[in-house]
Amino acid sequence: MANAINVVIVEDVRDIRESLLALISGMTGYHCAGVYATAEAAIADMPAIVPDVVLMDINLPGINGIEAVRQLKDRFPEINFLMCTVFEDTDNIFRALEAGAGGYIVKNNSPLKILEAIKEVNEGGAPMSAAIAKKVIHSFRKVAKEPSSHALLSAREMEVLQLLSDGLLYKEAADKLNLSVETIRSHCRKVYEKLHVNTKLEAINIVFGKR
Amino acid sequence: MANAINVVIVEDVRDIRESLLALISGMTGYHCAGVYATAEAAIADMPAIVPDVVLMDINLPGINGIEAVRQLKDRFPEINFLMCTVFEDTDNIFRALEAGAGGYIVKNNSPLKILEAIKEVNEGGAPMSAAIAKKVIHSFRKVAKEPSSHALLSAREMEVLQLLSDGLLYKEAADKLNLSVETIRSHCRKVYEKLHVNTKLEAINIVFGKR
DNA sequence: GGCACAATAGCACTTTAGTGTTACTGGCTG
DNA sequence: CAGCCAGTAACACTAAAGTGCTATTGTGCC
Repeated sequence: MANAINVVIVEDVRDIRESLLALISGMTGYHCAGVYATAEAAIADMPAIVPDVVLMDINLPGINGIEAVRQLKDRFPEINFLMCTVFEDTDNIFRALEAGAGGYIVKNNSPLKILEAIKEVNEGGAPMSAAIAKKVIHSFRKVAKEPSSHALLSAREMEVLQLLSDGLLYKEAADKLNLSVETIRSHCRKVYEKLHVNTKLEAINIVFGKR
Repeated sequence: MANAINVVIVEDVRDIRESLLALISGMTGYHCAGVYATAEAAIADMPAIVPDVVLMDINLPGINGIEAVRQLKDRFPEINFLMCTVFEDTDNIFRALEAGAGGYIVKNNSPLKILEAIKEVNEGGAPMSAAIAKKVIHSFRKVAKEPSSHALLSAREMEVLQLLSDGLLYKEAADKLNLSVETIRSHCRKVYEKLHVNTKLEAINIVFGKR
């Protein structure tokens, strides 16, 4: 089977692991290149295998699936990772995507769906169950929140805040804008009043967004 | 047809508009509640219709589809918008999602796919064509920053810095971690030494990256 | 067992940031 | 034209952040 998709399975629960193995190795066009119960074992073997796709559980003992993807994606950017989990909690989804997972599916999907997802992620696609796609899409909405904060501040106030957010002191910002330190204070004061905060960092987090 | 999905079409190209209309009104379970060639006309009529789903073209004369969604989603949050376009350019995708679009499909999808997408977005899902899902997922991939700053700091130091970057005062961070304010000071001192800086903001910009 | 180091904590002191209040100027607008 | 507002600036004061120095505890390593 020369151009079958080489798949590695990382899953700690024995039953699930074995049924995934059976599913993949029993199917034409798919080949199981390795099966591991822990991230550590999979990471150790990865350089010798370099599969096309890794089916990665999130909840693993020791190094969890997300951390494993983070490490492996750095070293093997050409491998596509498909997260496979029972949880649909938002934090995990985004952490997995940040770490470099290409797709995110829920375990109780039908075998056919899982095979399709493997194929899709192998082709550089991004398989997601509908519920997860919804959360991902939704996350873009909240980013565009608070249209007011920008509009509230004047151009000069934004300029001052930008300099301070770069880490400049009042004194340094004043020098850069050829203003007195007192003027920087004044601007800050007004910004704080408008945004209902009382430190630089709070204002910066609101206006420029948190990391 | 009491519980058919009420769909509004906004599309400037006559041929596409009419074939979409034919597709939707000819299908059981779907009802076309309005057809418009411009965003302005659709916006004007929207309060009288309030459909379930709006099929919105992006390239429209005058107000474009993204701007239309932005305006309408604010006023009618319960309407689900499905962007329908020939372009897959990344900027447009993200702008549309930020504006509040629930799904994003490519026009040359099969009629069946389009109907499915309408149904999915109506149920709060997030239909995306594979190519678009891929771009969305990839946008989450963070560039691995040089581990220098990351590795330099201990887990505890990172934890403290994270809290301070959220805008907490030393006092508040101390309370949250059940530490003394002096300990927070100590941690900061060490962080500053390691990173060769002398304010919170500089450290935060180095460790978490600038906006 | 000795050593290095992270985490904790205290005290005294300086520097920066933030608050309350006031004041002058120049544009824009009803 | 009178009034509002943004931008500028000052002074006095309080609060918070940052610096220097020291000390105790626990963990891991040679």
